[in-house]
Amino acid sequence: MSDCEAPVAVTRGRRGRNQQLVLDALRQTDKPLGAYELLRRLRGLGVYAPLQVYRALDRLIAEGIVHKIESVSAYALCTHAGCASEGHAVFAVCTRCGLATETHDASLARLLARLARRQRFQVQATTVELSGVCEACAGTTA
Amino acid sequence: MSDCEAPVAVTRGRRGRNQQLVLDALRQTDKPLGAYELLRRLRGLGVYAPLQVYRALDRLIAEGIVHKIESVSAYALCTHAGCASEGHAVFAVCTRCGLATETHDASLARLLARLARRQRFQVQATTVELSGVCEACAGTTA
DNA sequence: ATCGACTATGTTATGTTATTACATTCGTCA
DNA sequence: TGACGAATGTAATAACATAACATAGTCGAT
Repeated sequence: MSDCEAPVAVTRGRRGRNQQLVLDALRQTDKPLGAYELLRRLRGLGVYAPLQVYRALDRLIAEGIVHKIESVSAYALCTHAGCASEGHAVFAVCTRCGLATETHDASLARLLARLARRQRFQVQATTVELSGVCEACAGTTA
Repeated sequence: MSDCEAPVAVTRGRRGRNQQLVLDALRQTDKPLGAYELLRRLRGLGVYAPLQVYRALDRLIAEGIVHKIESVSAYALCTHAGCASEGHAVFAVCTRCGLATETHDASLARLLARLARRQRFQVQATTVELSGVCEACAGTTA
């Protein structure tokens, strides 16, 4: 990944300003953030309306750089290089601390593909999420 | 509550009235319904507020009778008997017609369990959804 | 340089989904 | 009957997402 430490990095490459801001905000945390949480964090940097965030997210998701985690309506950076092409991320989302861990598994991808083929369903996107308690949280007050 | 001449009884067993109404509404369709769509369909039957629907859904989901389909924020009857105990339903959701087909697969369940164990994640619920085009819709205007 | 096309943005308003908080009613059983 | 817990009613609001329309930057071809 490139550095981009400039606070605001104006329209760099093919990436818009808001897109870069949202990306930077997501880089600064290890938890998925909701669109309005992103909005709060970017106030004062020229981002004032939900649409600015949603548009940026749409593009980042289309690029495969960001995933939406449906079960919590939040957005996380993709921690896997070629996700755009391969898809099939699995998220383990902790209900206590909010951490979402992304993993990938080729046999899962095959299995889902087989299930879809069996019913002649043309898959465009897959959502696989596990909700539960992560190892760290299981230790505390378990 | 005056009449309720509806086919199904008032507060039957341990099931509340609203719960039964929501269940009946879901039975009358093959597509997942949003909470507010359910609300619209139940107006005039004594259901006027979102909370009435959400509470009913919460309980039905807890019973394993209804699933929430996260990727479309809608609710569908479980078409699989012992879902409450086994979990691991897979939904194929058609983006054209809205139909959601539920399937189950033991090896998928094992695979997800293995993935979770690998990172010592205690799974409470799983969400597996395929978004795409169903066989019927692929035929039309394909 | 400037025109045009395209992409990104800004702004306002609104639609959709879900929850909080608190009061009331119902069912059961000692 | 009265107490208790479960279910319900009601109002308000929070959280998530998009529609519609106007404006401004980017870039290539003339």
